[in-house]
Amino acid sequence: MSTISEVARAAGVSVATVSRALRGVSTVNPHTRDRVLAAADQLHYVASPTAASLASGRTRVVGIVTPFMTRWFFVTAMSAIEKVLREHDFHALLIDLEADDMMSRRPLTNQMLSKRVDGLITITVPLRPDELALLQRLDLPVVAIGNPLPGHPLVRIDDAAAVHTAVDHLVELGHTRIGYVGAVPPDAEHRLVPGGRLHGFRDAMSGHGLTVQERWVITCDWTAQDAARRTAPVFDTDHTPTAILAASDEMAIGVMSVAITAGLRIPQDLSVVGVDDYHLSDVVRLTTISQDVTAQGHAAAAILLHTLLGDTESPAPDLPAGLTDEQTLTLPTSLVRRATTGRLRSAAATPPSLLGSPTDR
Amino acid sequence: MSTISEVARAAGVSVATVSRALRGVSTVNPHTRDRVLAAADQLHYVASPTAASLASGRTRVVGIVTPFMTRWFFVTAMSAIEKVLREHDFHALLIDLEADDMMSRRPLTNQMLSKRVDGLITITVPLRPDELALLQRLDLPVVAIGNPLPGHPLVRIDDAAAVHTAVDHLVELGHTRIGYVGAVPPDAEHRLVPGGRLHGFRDAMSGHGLTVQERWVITCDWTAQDAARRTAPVFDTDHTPTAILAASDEMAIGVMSVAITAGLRIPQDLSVVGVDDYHLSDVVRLTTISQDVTAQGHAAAAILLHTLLGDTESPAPDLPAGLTDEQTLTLPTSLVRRATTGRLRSAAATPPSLLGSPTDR
DNA sequence: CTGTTAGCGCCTTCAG
DNA sequence: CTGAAGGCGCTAACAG
Repeated sequence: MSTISEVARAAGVSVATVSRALRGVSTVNPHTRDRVLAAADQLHYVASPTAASLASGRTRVVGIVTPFMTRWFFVTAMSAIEKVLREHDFHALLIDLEADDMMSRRPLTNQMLSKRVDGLITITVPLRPDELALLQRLDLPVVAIGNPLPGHPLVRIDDAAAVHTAVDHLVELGHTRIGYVGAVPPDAEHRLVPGGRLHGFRDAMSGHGLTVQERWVITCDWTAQDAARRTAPVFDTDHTPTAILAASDEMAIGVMSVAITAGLRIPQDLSVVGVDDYHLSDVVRLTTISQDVTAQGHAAAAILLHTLLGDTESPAPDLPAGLTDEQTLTLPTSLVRRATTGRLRSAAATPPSLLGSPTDR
Repeated sequence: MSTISEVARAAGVSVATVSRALRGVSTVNPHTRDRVLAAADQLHYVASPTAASLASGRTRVVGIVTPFMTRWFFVTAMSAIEKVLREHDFHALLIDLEADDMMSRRPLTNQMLSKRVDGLITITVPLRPDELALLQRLDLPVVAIGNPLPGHPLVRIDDAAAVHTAVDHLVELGHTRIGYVGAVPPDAEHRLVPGGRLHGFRDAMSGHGLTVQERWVITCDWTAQDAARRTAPVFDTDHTPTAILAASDEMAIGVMSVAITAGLRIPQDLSVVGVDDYHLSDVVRLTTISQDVTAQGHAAAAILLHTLLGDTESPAPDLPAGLTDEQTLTLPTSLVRRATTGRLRSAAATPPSLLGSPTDR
């Protein structure tokens, strides 16, 4: 690989001019600039990012911190972030905190961050005080998605409002016996979407004058499998809910599965609502509260780049509109009505869901 | 952040000794080593990766190249790769080639790679000759997953064998009218799992003396939605298949969806098999040919690290067993029989699938 | 607008 | 086993 001085020699200018011309900073005579560009091109020259970082103190790398990356929300957000970063010549470094055991996660360390990234985006990962202190010590700009981090901008949806919308929808259909799937054990809460949705559920229920049956509030690890397994006992008794709200679509699919297995028809015997608008929800015709995860990723990246590029001459992306007090951006959610919710005891009014019996039609 | 010379001063040794002690290379007197470690620890010292890279010529970063990352296969492999990398103090840089339009992808460029990564793992992305030449020029070690790259090690499953197993299973159940979902348009083939599975299907069919109905060979973009949409017309005619093999589980779920909508019962009227053992396949009780994507990611990372660390004193991971002629590692697949396949015209023999009617039981 | 000159912080010979 | 010293390739003042 050629170096900057070879390009300088080939173009008949100094290395400083090459550096300036290639980065498009300062004012370089158009003529000489073209000459530099031509020389660089011909020599396949690309500035060494590591040398540039060492000299400038900036890496043009952003770390994406996740508690685990294989779930829909996380990878969708990651992908969206990467798209924005690369448009500004930034790169994405994976910082996956997943540990072997599901109840814990690895800590964020000096080693992972120091001189390695210019900034961080956390995807739904609450940080401990010592980790926050580390970020402060490193003077790293951080933008959080989903989970607030004290002192840093946050991009999120209104979880309580989303769940309220779902409950309103069910109540409007005549349901009063409503279950909830997606509570989390206290000791695992640090790695799951916060209890905001559950609190919203309780709040919405009492707002409608309804009581929450605690044995219809199901705790699980937020996978479809576990949701199915833990929800099964609910249908083994006489007194069963007529509707279930799942805190994610994947869990909702698990609920649908176990309900069908228990001999229930959806939505005639049981209505199911999820949250997310997961990529398979359309196919299984699941009623859900949709959120735009890609938009959340875009927004978080734009906010971070704005501060990262703010004081340079690089064009920083505009701050997304709606950034409350420049700290919190709340993106909207909306009800997507499909086939898994129906009026209580009047099934004929709604078409059968995918998971319902085709012969019912 | 402190520098190496501050640590050296604190420990009363030279910077060279600090460097050696911290990296555990060469032989350093245990006493002085401990002193260095203590000093470094106390100063929160972490060697600047960029300075280290500039001086050593190595980055300890591996690029993960994907055509898009949000699909199950890709993110599962990525996650597995990252786990192995971090155990050896390597980091993962995302190189996502996804373009705006679904029919093309971005090229792999000098800019993305030069001096930025020590090696590359490609996840099911065929490279063009000019891209391969670039890798050669950069002298970058590469390991491919899924799609072969001439001259580089490959980790894969035997797609033809997987599909053969599926066809054998269906034939054994008495099916002869078998459809296939998951062909790809020729102009998009460069970004999708290769036609190996389709070829395997045709081969298996003729091996059983069966003819392939071309109008039952469905082309789609490998999403559940598109599979559902494109497969729908198949059920609008009189002559329909009694079984469908989908080249992925997500597509299989799309097929199940549209079949139910068309009034078919699974498996009584239609058997469905997928390939992957996707994380939701268990929940929807889909019969499938399973593959271990995590194992593929682990193996690819181990092979790459072996060459990256081979000539240093760092302990390189052992090469996975089964690496044929040190170039190709083929991981096994196996039939997972669940509820979506049944004997032709004798539905009572099998329990209904999740998507079948519960009242049929 | 362009050239000169110091470093950026570390690794790596080479001596000792 | 340890120290000294020269880069690695680039950026960022500072002059001109």
